[in-house]
Amino acid sequence: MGIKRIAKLANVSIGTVDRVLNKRSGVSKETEKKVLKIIEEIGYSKNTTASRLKLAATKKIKIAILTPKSSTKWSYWKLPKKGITKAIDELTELGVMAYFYDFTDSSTYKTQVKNIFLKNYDAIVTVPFFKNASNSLLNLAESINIPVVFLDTEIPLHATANFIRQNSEKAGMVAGRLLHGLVGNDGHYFIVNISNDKGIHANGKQRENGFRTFLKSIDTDINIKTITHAVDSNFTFTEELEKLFKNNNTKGIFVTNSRSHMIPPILKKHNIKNTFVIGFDMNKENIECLKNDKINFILDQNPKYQGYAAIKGLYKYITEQDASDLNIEIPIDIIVKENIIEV
Amino acid sequence: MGIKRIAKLANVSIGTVDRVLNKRSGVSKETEKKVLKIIEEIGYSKNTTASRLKLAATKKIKIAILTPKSSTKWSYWKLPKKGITKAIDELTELGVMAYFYDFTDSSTYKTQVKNIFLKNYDAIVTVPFFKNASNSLLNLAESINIPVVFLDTEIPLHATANFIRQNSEKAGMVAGRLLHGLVGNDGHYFIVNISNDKGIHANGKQRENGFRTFLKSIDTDINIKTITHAVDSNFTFTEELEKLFKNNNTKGIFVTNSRSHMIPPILKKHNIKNTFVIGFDMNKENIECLKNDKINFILDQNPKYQGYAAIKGLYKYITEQDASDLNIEIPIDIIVKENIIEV
DNA sequence: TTCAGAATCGTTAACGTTCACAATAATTAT
DNA sequence: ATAATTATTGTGAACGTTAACGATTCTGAA
Repeated sequence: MGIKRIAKLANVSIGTVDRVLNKRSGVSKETEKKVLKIIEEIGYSKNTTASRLKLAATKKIKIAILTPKSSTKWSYWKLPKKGITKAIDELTELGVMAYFYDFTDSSTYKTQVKNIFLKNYDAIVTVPFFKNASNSLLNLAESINIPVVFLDTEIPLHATANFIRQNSEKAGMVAGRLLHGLVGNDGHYFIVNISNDKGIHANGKQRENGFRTFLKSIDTDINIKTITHAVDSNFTFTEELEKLFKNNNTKGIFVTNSRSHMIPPILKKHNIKNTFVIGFDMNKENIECLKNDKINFILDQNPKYQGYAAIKGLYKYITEQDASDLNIEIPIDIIVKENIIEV
Repeated sequence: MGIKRIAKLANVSIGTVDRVLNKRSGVSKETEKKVLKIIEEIGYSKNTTASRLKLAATKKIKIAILTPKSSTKWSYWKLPKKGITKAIDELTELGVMAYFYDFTDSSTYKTQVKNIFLKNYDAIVTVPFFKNASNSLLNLAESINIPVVFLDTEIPLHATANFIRQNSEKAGMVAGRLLHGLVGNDGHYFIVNISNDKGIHANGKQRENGFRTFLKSIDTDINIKTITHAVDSNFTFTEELEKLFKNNNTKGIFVTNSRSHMIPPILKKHNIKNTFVIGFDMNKENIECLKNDKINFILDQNPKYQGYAAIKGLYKYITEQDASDLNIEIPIDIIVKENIIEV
């Protein structure tokens, strides 16, 4: 009996204890001290269940979600949303609600931020794609004291912020190790950045850095070439590439984003053998390639769980002032043909 | 307003609705039909929060945990317990409690089962190490209608049961793929079963099967030798092993349990080169070996999460009759030096 | 027909927290 | 000193579910 017990021991009513606990006004410094002393002595842990039961109807926890519009070309973003929806499903009876906002570019992002700050949300979940916009969102949120969680990518911002994301540099290193295990020191390595209209994502660069760092730590002479390619255009072999690919060397191809499934058809078309491929994210196409032995490894960043964890972490923070689950480094899942998780 | 709304629409009191919902006696068939019809029409989902708030003090959910006694030699079993404790911490305010029982062998297992069935638990979490004892536990539990969750290993039992475990055969196949990537077709493969006093664990055999299946699917002529070795005795090289190890071939060593860290010192002592090692479980020693590049891969089965999931799944089942989280296939986590998760 | 007992149903307090409101005490103004 | 404020504290209802208890209706035997 938390609040009741405290009240009895401090010789005050539960109303007073509640005022102290929730920092509501109308309690003398003297009695406040008295209550706080008792709490310090025997401790108090709020019964979140009872609290939310009482508040579920009147004080909803409203969370704004601002993520990229998931198109057929960007179906990836359905996954964090799925996780968010799952968490919300578990928490609706406790009065937690999510409101989804989409963006397609920096401009729509900014207008959506404005929309969000017009309503009064208790928390925001978003993605740090645009540095300036992210910074101003963070500032705004801090000024009215609401928590923000950034998903997917970590970028340096003006103030410390909460990120639920993978360590992309480490992920690149893992890719380096796995590919090197298959290709060895004498093969040729290709880093492929398949960029979409939004340019190369920060994750991609960090992954490339990690990849290079790892291979350099093995042997500084290892041959690595970076290829940047727009997602829409057809892949054309320059003379240089032709030369690099059309030989008997073992070749390792590291695709820094989720488009690794675009590689096998190109290799087949140009009759290139002796290749190993590693990429990111468990989309349908990549899973298919894994199953057909066209891709050797996929690294996954568990986007669904990222969304789920964001909501659960925010709930914990809002209801218990416990921020420990707002900053999470997502493990780097290594997927091969045999440990694909069927959903 | 769940129960209230149903009551109003059915023209009965909330007490009657509650009696119908909780299948308590004292309601005529007629009114029961009436209430059930309304529920079918507009649906009813119980507010678990309110329910548990009411019941937390009077109707505790008591879960018995029967797992191997974790010694220094078997520290592994601390991990599921940690997950269980974490889940219980999250659920204590809802009236969920765990009671831990240990066993060291088949005999103490059986006596503990008796102890457990003397008290009245609402659920049991255990490990299917002993087929007969597991079967009789399952029968007993079914006869008094309480759920059982088996952790860590799946074995065939008389009745269908709930397992939270990895697919060990698949795990062996993953090991095969990873090791083959480093060793190739021409090397020599060793499967090492380091058995403790309890004999070889069922997981080990399934892992070995998977490993062999995978390599056979690549090339039926691949050279594989199984070595079984007691954990306590010193490793002695037979003439045959000496011959197999002391050459320039590439060698791949697959340790089917958590003792893979015992291998590198042996290799060093006998000056054996050109080896790759893969094993199971993220214990201190294995982590150290990963960091020092003495072990190439570790497969992890997330024992902590297994314990956590068991409790959460049982809670969901007991409070909402939803058994969907009682049967879980744990993903096969592939760990290399760069994606070690620091706890 | 009457009435004990069973069958059926409604009422209400409780779980712990929150907060509007009422009640009291302390302070200032007249 | 008394009225009028203000400051401080206590009270009680509500969140939705549960279950003990009491009230009512029904059944069948005397």
